[in-house]
Amino acid sequence: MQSANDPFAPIARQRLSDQVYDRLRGMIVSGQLGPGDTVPSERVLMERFGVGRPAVREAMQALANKGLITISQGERSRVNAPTADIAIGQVDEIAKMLLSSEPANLGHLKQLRKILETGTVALAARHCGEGDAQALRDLVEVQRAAVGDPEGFVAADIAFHVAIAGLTGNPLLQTVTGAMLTWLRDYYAPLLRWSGREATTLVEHARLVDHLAAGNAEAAVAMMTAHLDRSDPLYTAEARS
Amino acid sequence: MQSANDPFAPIARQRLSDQVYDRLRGMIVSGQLGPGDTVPSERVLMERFGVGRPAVREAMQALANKGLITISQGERSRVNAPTADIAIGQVDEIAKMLLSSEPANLGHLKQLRKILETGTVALAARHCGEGDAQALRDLVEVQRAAVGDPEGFVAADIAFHVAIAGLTGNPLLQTVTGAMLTWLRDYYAPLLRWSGREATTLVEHARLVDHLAAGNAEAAVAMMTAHLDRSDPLYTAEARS
DNA sequence: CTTATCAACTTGTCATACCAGTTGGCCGCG
DNA sequence: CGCGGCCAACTGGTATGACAAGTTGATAAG
Repeated sequence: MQSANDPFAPIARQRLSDQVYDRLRGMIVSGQLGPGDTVPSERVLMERFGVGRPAVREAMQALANKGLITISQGERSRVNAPTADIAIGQVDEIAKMLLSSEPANLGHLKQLRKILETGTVALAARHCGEGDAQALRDLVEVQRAAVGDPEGFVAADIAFHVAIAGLTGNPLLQTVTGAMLTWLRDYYAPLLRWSGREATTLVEHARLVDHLAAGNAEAAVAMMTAHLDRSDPLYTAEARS
Repeated sequence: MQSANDPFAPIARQRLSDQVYDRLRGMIVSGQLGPGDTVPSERVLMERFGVGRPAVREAMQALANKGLITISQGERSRVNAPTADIAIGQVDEIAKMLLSSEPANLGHLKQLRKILETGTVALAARHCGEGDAQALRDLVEVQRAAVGDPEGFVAADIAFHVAIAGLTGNPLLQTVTGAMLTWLRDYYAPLLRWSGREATTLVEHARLVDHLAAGNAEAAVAMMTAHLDRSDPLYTAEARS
């Protein structure tokens, strides 16, 4: 940003397409263009902003890349309802690159995951109703049925952890939990070779549900901590091929 | 993704620019194009991939939007070193939109913040050296000096919390903490009207440093919890104008 | 009433042209 | 010999016109 104090600061030119992008994003943020609304066509925007078609197209594509609109050939583009899923989706690719580019990043993400899930489970324990506990037990059974199917087993594991986050009533916790576990999935060694520890996972999950059902936050946190500490070494860079 | 099981599933056409994007991203992910390397020019990529210039430009801009490369007029584009800052930067705009579009999202983010910072401070307590504690005390003094300057005060507050995350040795915790506090900054009511509670903040920060210096994780967590609970109502949608 | 066709809208892709920024090499001058 | 200016060749930025391809709504025919 150009400094208001320094009249000799270098002039920062802004590309035409960036200016169009700012205008359109402003219309979305202000509510002038709301979720589900169609965006004016390329030709209309060319006239409205007095620029060529490349500038409009590049701005529209930038909005689509940010998840703000959806472009479909032959139809007018539409404004998306912003969600945490869309927000986190922006990070998917580079998060995966970070994990594969430097082994230390895997440790960092595992640490963040542990902080998030132990904090989440404490909150979930205070919100867990009878129906919630039953739903979690059902998910444990789904995971038990997936023994022998490594990918199914891991998918059920993720669903279980995301469901715990769902007990908090905070969709952001759900979204972030799911995203992190999805990123970590590629580093889960037992996807390549069965570890034999699946039974332990199921026992720990069942115990965790018992603590949640009892509303025992302290025990739930201790169980989740032990669970994550035990499975931590199973997430390893060597699992990536 | 097209289902391998259903031969009658609709055919998902992919845009040329998306295919170019996939190719280039593959070269970056594989290391064939590493951080600092120049990307072949638009004209070379047109020939290499046998497509028109718009397809190449759109792919390059998508890469730049993801933070993977930097484009500069008159020079060849360069591959960026992927960092957590770049990753989190992808989310800035839509995170702010989410906060302004629905009041409940503010509560969700505050809750996520509390989980993250209480977990982080427990970890930081186990890593806090004498020099670390002194650096934190210095930051408290910087914040004390900013009393009367609301924006400087909040900036110092963020620096303090980010520094605590820094004690963990996990840059991801630092990056995420800083990003969340930056998003929340717009909702901090005392930026508009001085709350009179700044002295309380400084006392709590000083106490927190004492606990960190003593390596007392339990007391640090309790202090951070109390600190965040007390300041929670200060982050309100009404602060946004 | 249903189906098929067509026109008018939309976005996707391309080629060509020119503008504007950067860099390196070369030449002239002191 | 060193320095400064100029120019060419590279780079990306922007525009226009053309045509391809997808969608939708209206109309006509059976």
